[in-house]
Amino acid sequence: MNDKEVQTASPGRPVDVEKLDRILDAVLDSFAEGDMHFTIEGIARRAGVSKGTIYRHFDNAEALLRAVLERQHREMAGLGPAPVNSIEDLRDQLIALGTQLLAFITCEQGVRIMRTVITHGARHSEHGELIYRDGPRAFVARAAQCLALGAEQGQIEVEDPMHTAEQLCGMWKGSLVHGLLMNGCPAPDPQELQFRVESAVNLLLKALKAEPPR
Amino acid sequence: MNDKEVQTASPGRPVDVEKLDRILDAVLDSFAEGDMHFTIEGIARRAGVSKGTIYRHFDNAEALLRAVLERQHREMAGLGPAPVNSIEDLRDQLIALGTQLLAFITCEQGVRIMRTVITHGARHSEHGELIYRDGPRAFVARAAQCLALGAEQGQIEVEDPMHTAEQLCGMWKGSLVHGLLMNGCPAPDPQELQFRVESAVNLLLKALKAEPPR
DNA sequence: TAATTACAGAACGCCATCGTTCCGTAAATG
DNA sequence: CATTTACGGAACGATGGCGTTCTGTAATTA
Repeated sequence: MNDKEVQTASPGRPVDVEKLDRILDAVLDSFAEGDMHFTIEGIARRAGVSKGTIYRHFDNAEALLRAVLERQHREMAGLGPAPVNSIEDLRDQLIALGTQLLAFITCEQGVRIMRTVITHGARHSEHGELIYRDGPRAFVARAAQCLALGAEQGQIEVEDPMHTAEQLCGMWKGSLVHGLLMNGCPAPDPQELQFRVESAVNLLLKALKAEPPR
Repeated sequence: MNDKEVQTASPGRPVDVEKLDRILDAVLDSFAEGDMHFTIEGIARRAGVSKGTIYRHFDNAEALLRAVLERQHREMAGLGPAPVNSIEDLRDQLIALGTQLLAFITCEQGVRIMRTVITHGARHSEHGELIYRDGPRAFVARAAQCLALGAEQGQIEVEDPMHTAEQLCGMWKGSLVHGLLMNGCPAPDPQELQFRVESAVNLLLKALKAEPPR
């Protein structure tokens, strides 16, 4: 819509969008760091913003949190779909997908978001559903699309693409997500990520390869 | 050690262990429900216990939280190992393992614990590491043990048991953990769980079956 | 320029929780 | 019984967030 400077020409001083972003980031950080006390004042301090500024944009802490998740939801939904309509090479396609998934999951921001949703989603299931559907679920759906196409072309045998795709995504993730969320394991290096992605794809394709006429 | 009534014969009124448990449970519940404000008084109310009772046992909120995680750690570590030294049937063994894993993950208490660790582990990585190691990690290790035994007996071909075991556990879990933690999907019924477990084992064994001499 | 809007910063009363301390009672020991 | 310890409940002052309001200043438009 509006990109920073370009407002719809209202008379007064324009809203500092960067400040708004800083506020939402501060909320995200607060949750990601396991701050047990989520307060407006704390967010204001963290964001380097006046408390009044927050209250001018958000009615209360609840609304603020909602805004955070909605922004994040928009961003995630943005990079989510990318529909797959043709397959050059099934293996490459899946590997690309898995790489994208792990990149998101293991990046600093991804971990922060997940922590926030998990911590907050406990109380407000609407947001949990929303983000779960457009996050993890969307990736599974895309993988399923790939698998279904591959099955159509006779490259593999798949009964339930969604279910198989979930297994694939599960293999990709392994215990990594838990480890990162719990702060129990260090972030893996790109090399390990690549190995994770490829070995899972290989394993799956080996298991699903069209039955030889024994 | 001591089981309720059986104290080491100290003069005064004995500590009500059940109360202590209620306190720790209250902390767990508080986190599981996404309570952003973790306070001693709130815990006292929730547990139906005097505030002074909490302070008599725990120096501060920090120590209380530590006690919660340590108790949980003991419980989990207790049911964790169950070493596998012989294999009757690899498939059955794995299915039993997966069933146990999903039972824990999908049960009410399991979700509560994970949420607590994730929320809290952000700040205090020592606990995150501890629980991650004896939780998810321990299960992977057990599965790896199974796979390694199966490989020794020539039932399957496994290069890296730990890695393969992690893939298996990943398939078992799929997106379920995320869905439950985020409150994004309902708890699955036992039938679906069983299907999850078995289909993943089947897929893995199919991919790992000893290479036919083509 | 004047008008308009956003922001920082300070202040306000209100209220919840903090950590602590008291006392009276309950429950165990000898 | 007396002694000892655990517990509940009430109170304390202190702290700090809450939601709101005010003033002064900065930034933009007409």
